[in-house]
Amino acid sequence: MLTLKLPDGSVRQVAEGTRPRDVAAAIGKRLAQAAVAAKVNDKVVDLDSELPAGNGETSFQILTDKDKEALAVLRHSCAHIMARAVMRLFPGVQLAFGPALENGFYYDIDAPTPIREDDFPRIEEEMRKIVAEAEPFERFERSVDEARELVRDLGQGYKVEHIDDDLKRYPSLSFYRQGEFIDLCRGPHIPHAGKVGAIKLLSIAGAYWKNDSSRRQLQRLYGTAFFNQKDLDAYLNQLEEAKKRDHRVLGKQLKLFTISPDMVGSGLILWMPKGAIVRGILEAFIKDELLKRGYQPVYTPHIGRLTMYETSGHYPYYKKSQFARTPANPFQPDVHGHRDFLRQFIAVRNQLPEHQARVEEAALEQDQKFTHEVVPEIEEVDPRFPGVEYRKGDLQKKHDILSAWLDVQEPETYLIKPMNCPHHIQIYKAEPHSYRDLPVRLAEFGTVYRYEKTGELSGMTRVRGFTQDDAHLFVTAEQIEAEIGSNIDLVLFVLSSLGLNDYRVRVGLRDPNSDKYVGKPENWQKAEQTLIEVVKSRGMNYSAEEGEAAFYGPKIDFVVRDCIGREWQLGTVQLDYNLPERFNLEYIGKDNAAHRPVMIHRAPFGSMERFMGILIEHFAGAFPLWLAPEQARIMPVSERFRDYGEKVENELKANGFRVHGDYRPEKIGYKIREAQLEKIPYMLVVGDKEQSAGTVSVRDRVDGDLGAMQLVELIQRLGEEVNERRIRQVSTASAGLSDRDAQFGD
RNA sequence: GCUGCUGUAGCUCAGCUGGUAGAGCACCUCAUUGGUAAUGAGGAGGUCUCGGGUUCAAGUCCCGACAGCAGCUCCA
Repeated sequence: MLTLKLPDGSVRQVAEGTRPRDVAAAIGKRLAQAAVAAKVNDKVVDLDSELPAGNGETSFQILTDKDKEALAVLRHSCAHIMARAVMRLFPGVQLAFGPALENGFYYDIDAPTPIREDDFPRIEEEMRKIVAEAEPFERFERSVDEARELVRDLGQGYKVEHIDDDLKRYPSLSFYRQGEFIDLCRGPHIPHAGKVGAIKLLSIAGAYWKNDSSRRQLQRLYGTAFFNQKDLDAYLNQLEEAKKRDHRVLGKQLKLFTISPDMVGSGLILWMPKGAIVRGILEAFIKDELLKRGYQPVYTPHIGRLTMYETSGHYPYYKKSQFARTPANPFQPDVHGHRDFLRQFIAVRNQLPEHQARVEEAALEQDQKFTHEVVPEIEEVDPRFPGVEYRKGDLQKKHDILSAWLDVQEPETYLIKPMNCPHHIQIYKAEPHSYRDLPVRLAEFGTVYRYEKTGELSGMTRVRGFTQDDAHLFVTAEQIEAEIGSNIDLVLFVLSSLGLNDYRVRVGLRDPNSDKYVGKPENWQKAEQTLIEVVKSRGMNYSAEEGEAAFYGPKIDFVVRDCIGREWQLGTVQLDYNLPERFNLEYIGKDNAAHRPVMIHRAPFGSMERFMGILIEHFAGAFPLWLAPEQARIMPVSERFRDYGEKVENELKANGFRVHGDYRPEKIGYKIREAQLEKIPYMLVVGDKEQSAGTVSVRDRVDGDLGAMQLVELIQRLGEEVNERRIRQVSTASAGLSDRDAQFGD
């Protein structure tokens, strides 16, 4: 016998091997009808699964359409239904993965003729047919060998590969059959298709097989499903609402920023006057905090020598995503590509004699181009280049000549800076340091440029030029924990000052299988351990994720979601043992010997651009008073009160408020509507009554008409609201849509 | 970078199967001088993203580039 503990606390004895379906039926007919799946010991299972043998109490719950977990099961089943419909309509389709998501589901498929959005209606129609037939989902198991044979017979090559790559180790594999459709799948599923109330296909996109960009690209069909039409409509409506707070839409509407792809370039933000005010206030806000916390502001240039970035490791690790190098002499021919090739040539020739012939052939071909195109160019701009000798030399000699010349040229090449740290390191290095000086905290709003791929760009949240509220701390080993800790506090302070409470903390660790990181494994281990200890000791919720580290060290990131559910890293605190080593940083310790400091890289906002983008969405463009570009607008009821309006305007300006007067000959309703749409916190109406009483009528953006107020009273009210950085508009950071983490995998 | 979709006035969009561009808002002018989310009338504004091609004729069809959107990959 098995003892089940139900959600209401009651206990029920059943025989081993009983199915949740039977338990539901025993409890009540209506529950049995409503049942979608069951939760046994916190694991969601099919209604038809056999309850496991167990000693002691087994927690047991029937899931119905009221439960969130049931919705995930439903959606996973809908992925199957969609795949079945697609296979009926598009013969020869191969299936890959089809999991449920937080807000829907997808299935990756490989179709001989690509599926297009125009095909959605007929796929949906076919799906509805399947739903109407309400056939059951039937589970069965096979050994690995039998399973492989089965998927092969079904013509599902990706499934075969998946079994061979990842599933071989299991004793048996489960399948689900629904009518003619059989799919390798872990489950669980709804009892039959009739449970589906509403479905909609949403979009189609490319996705790589097993998330590997070197593998075949498949088509990913996104859809969503609900138990009823009403929920689907509500969800679609929610999507529409979320789009309205998109910072790209609001940024345009409220004239906060613009982008000029054709003239300035895509991914480069132009801050318009209103956006610039908000940014300026944010910068002043954080700068003030930094000074209180012992930071020293510095300024550094936008470019630096290539040599520096080679030392730091930024180049060549990330050269693909950097803006082009700039030769100090603009006429210098671009021979670096050839340099790389020749160096490679030498390296390969020394190591792999069997490749010699092929490599030499390629080098000779390259030589033709060099002799006839590049060399004349070089000669023209650089009389020091021994062109004659080059021409008559053999390949080895030519290479020597070119290398020697390149070595002279190289230091004259500059890079537009992708990071601020190497510059700050040079400031640290400009003077000797005693242990007494540490921590040295150098801060700068440093603008960096990174050539992100076109498909990555997005409004203000992913750009090619951005300003980090950056700082680098040079600390002793003993100071690490305290400094990391106080930086976490700073990030938390910044986020809470702005009411950004909907974030998660990610500890980014190195991926041990990747070679993109610099530095010794011991240092990495030490750094990773320290970070985890600090977040643990603060009792913070965090997730440690491999492969999320910076190339020089692990980091703690504060991640938020935008209005359509995408995650973005804002604040970050990074620990780095590597750059100090690469740049030979030192301080003199108590023992009068040189020691190596440790670096902390940190940015509470992350970047001004991304932070602003998220902030726009967070407030839906309605900034709190302390940040609002225009805090109040004076609107006379008619032109006759312009003089009084200007008096009010000047008085408020004299008190440091950002106000404007709307003196156009328009009706008051018109002016109010406009100000409301511009999300101006306060509207100050002045007319006959106000003029004679020396008051203003205050209309609040949130609460509406507040009635008349003495000017001094208003000034005090606004002053308090600004000083307390009060946030008076309830708003959630994001609608929390479309988390694309898989919950169930096939 | 990849897959799919899109690109018409400052903004949001219409323009059916090819026949020399249209609305609303914004803008400008005039009238109106008003009391808490749109006063009325008039005017100006477009090389239909760019470059090729098909055609008697291209905003419309085809090809390419660029850009935007969604997703994937990437993200120092």
